[in-house]
Amino acid sequence: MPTINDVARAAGVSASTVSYVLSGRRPISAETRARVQAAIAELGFHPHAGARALASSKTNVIALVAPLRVDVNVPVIMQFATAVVTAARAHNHDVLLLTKDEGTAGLERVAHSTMVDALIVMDLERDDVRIPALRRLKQPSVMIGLPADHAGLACVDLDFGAAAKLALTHLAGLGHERIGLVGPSPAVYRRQTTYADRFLTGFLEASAELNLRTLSHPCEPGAAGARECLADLDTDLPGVTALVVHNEEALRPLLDLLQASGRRVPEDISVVAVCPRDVATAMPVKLTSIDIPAHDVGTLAVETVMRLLDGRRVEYTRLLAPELVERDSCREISPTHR
Amino acid sequence: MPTINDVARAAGVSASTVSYVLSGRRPISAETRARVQAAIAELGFHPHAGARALASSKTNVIALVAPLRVDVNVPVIMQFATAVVTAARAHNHDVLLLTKDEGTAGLERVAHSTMVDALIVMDLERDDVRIPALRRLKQPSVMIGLPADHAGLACVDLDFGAAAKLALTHLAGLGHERIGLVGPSPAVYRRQTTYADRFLTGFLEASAELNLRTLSHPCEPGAAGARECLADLDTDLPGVTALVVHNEEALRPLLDLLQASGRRVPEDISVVAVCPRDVATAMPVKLTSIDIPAHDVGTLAVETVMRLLDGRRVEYTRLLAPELVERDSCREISPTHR
DNA sequence: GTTGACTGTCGAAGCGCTTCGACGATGGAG
DNA sequence: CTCCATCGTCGAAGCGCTTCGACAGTCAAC
Repeated sequence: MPTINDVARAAGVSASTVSYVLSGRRPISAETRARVQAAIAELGFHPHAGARALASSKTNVIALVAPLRVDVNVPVIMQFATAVVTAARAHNHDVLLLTKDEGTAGLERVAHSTMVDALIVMDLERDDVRIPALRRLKQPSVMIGLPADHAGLACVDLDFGAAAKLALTHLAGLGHERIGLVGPSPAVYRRQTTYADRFLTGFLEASAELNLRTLSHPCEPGAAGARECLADLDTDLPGVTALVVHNEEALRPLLDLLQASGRRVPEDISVVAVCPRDVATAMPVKLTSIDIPAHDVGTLAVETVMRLLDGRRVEYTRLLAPELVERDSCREISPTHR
Repeated sequence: MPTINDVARAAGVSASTVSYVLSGRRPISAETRARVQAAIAELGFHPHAGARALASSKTNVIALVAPLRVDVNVPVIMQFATAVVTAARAHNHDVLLLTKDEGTAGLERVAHSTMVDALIVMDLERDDVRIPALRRLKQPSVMIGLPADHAGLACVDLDFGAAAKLALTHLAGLGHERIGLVGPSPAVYRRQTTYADRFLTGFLEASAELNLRTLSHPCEPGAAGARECLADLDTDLPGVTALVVHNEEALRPLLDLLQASGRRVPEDISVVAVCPRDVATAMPVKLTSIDIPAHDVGTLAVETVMRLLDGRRVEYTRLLAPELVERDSCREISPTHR
């Protein structure tokens, strides 16, 4: 591996000149620059990342702390990860992948040993143990999610509260008054994952504002969970005419159950899903849905990191406005149901 | 951030002694070691990764080159990634996540700039452009997949050829003679992704050996693709009594179509799936399946990397034996069908 | 008693880069 | 013509760690 000194020798300049050609931090004559660049190309020189990190205190690596469990929402996690990696590369940064399982120790390890310049943290709980740890780090961090105590920490996410309101407003506009929420699994609520809480809160608020009869119910994974959830909703909210489904995994079994019991979507029951676009369109009935804009959120998280690293100002809380796309799963309620 | 010199001063020893306590490369008296460790703990010292990499030419980071497209097989990719990250951490290594899109340039960037000690490469095509690049690197690499020219490169994967044979042998043992293969999407074949080729080859070989009437057909994504695939199979292989499905995404629509057309699984048609265990058991009929052991493969890939880094011998090609688990989707063919 | 082999520790060199201060050369302002 | 600012380049220091060689001390073997 050639070093900067090899390049300097080949170009007939000093090592510092090569460094300045690379960084552009000092003016270099066009001629010298060309000679240096030729030498770099010819020797196939790549600066040693460790040496660079040591001398400049910059690694050009950001950590992505993601829950790598293989259960719900895998495609969504993947969309976030993809967006983060792509955006990071666009800023000449690489991504170190950490699991959530390592908890606080993982963050501290990579931060204290100066492996990364910044961190992006996913899957936050309301009172996440990682938050105090993040505050202590010298590296900036951006969270995807909105935990309770986020003062001074940058947060980026879909505005799930607004999403819930949007869903209910849409359904109310079509005349629905009895609306059930099929929520994430109880495990998600138990962990107080922030998006679940925020969605539920928005749902309840909008329900009151719009004067609706609503009921929310978590939904265990699998067909059995969907069956139980639907049965409970039917019992406790008889005559329910619309469902808001904030549970990607339950979507398919739910539709199957409705069909099996002879309830047509949207003729007999309307459905609004909160899920990635492609999931909504892959269903037998194309679902009216509110997209989870993983790509936008991931990209925004990286942009925020870069601003932080550059010392520019950032908005500490950025909640993206939800968008509802109408497809084939909602219908104005027929007079007979009123 | 405290440095090794701060620790040395606090413990009343030299920096090199601290280093030897950390690495264990030279004997240190128990007493000194205790003093040093106390100082490390007290100061919260973490060695600077860049400095360490510079001095030792080791980064304790491995690159994972994965296709981060959000299409087929996301959960499987995720399972690989999870296994790799977990296994790497168990060996005190971290994982840098690269996308396949960066192609050869990405590999060279991280390798030449000494960001990683080794690479794990996924989603290989038969004549993958990245292979010559990998050969040129000074870092060792392990491939998940089995490209055409893999001499001297470590490969790890499920033995898809054997998997196809296993599926056919199982079905033949139940008396099936007309068997269709629902393959991956044409795009996967077009890219000559190695698992698809190997499965198909094994399928054709076993088909000849067992004297079966078989037909293979790629399957476009979505319900429409499944419909077309099934229709073609029915036309070109009339009286087909069993399906081997090597396409996770097609599984569900396929079962729906069979049900819709009144063909019961397994009474009228048997199905063997090649997919992760949880996908097979999540179907309405629990599917007899051959598992894709992503966890084992990912772990083995990391183990192989570690052996390579230690200069130990490795088997350059490790194909894991497939295992077929019988569930509820296969049945001995009834005499009327013969 | 020597000798030799360890044991335990230290000092210094060096890994490859960035960055600061210095300095000759150039050129416009006065 | 001077003077000063700017341009373009260089040399040296230093980032924090590992590792090699050296060396004092200990102990068993002869």
